[in-house]
Amino acid sequence: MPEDRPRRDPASFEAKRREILRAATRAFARKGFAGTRVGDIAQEAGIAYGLIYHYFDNKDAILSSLFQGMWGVSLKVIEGIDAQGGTLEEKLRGVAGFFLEAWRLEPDAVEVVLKEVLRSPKFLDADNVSAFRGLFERLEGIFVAHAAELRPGVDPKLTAVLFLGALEILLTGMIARELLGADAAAIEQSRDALVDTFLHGIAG
Amino acid sequence: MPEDRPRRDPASFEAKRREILRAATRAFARKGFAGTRVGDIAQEAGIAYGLIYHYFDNKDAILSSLFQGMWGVSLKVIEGIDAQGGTLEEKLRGVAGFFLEAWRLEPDAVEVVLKEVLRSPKFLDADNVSAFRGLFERLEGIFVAHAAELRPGVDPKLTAVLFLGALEILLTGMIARELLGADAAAIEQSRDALVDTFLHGIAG
DNA sequence: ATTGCGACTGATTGACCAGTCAATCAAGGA
DNA sequence: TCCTTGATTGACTGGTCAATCAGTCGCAAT
Repeated sequence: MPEDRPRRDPASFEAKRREILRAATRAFARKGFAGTRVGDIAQEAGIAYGLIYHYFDNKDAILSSLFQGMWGVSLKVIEGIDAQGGTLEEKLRGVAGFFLEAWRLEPDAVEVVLKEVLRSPKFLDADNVSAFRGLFERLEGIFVAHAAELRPGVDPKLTAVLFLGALEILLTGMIARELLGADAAAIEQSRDALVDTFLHGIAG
Repeated sequence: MPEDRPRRDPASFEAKRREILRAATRAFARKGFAGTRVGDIAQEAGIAYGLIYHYFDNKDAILSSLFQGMWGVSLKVIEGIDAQGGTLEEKLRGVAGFFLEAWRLEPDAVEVVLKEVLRSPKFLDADNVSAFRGLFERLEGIFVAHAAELRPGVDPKLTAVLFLGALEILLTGMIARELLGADAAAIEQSRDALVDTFLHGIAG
């Protein structure tokens, strides 16, 4: 009788896939997506060129996989923050804090997603845009739910866009090392400045 | 005697250069910089392939020229808004209004600069970064000058980053047609929402 | 032992495209 | 008329690189 036991072990397959993904992330962070040859990824991972294509359909699929993974986690965390309840201020601090912390823990991955996916026309395809929209809608939902805490006339959709935009540029600035430090205290300070500015404005 | 009169007419040379630049801008807006072949630009401009290289050093130089032109004008306008005086609110409204208006009048050019220069690691070279920094510093200067109108503890540099970041994402959203309309009224509304949020916050 | 399968290799291929260049054209001056 | 010079043309070259593929290796089941 044929054995049910599959010849390919899914667990080790996934493990190797992740290993390649991590190597690719390092390479992309160093030289950019376009500047990274598939051979560079193979070298970084310590495997042969052709093996990349055993684990990924093509070069684009590697970047997409990175983005989808990060984005899925992000969406779940934001949903968790929302579900947990609390004030609007606490939720916004949670959202901003999560992305800033993600960068502290996984700087390469965040940098690559920010620079190569969110900012590249090429990767703004249907799948990614809809993933994108999911996060925006979730944040917009938070603003709608907390409408009582907002000044009248504040548009939730526009506010969501402005908040994420400001957060994005904050991260971009930190990545470029133009802005503040990378330690936990500096991150906390940036997060608070962002949330305070949004909630209370800069006017005296 | 040799004539002083130059054989090459600088005025018509510049005119043709601008013509090519406009054709390239259209092509870049439609297919992205990387997706546009030099042949596409030539076709769009109705000239031969090789002639592009008579007017520009290479493909990159075309995009750089577009950026430098736009950025130079922007910096001058922002300086003018600052010099003209007025309240902080008026100045911020002026800055945001200028960029939004620029997009209404020259959508292709603004879109290309936004998507292909500001967001591309490749074009963030020394020249462009320093041009970039000029605008940031000018805006930061405005916040410093109006410190009396600000809440204590507001960091001018961080505020400048957040303001331009939010403005950038607002434009990006409008370009993607996800957000609001493109008519003058919608633009005015977005501009006011941005400035109001920054000055007074969203909290009630 | 042998066979079947997934893991793995890296040289080769084929497409793409920026940039070059030799040749032609048009206009002005001698 | 003939020369000079800049404008113009587009076929061609050279380099790059993603993706393929023919094959090797090692293990596990029969």
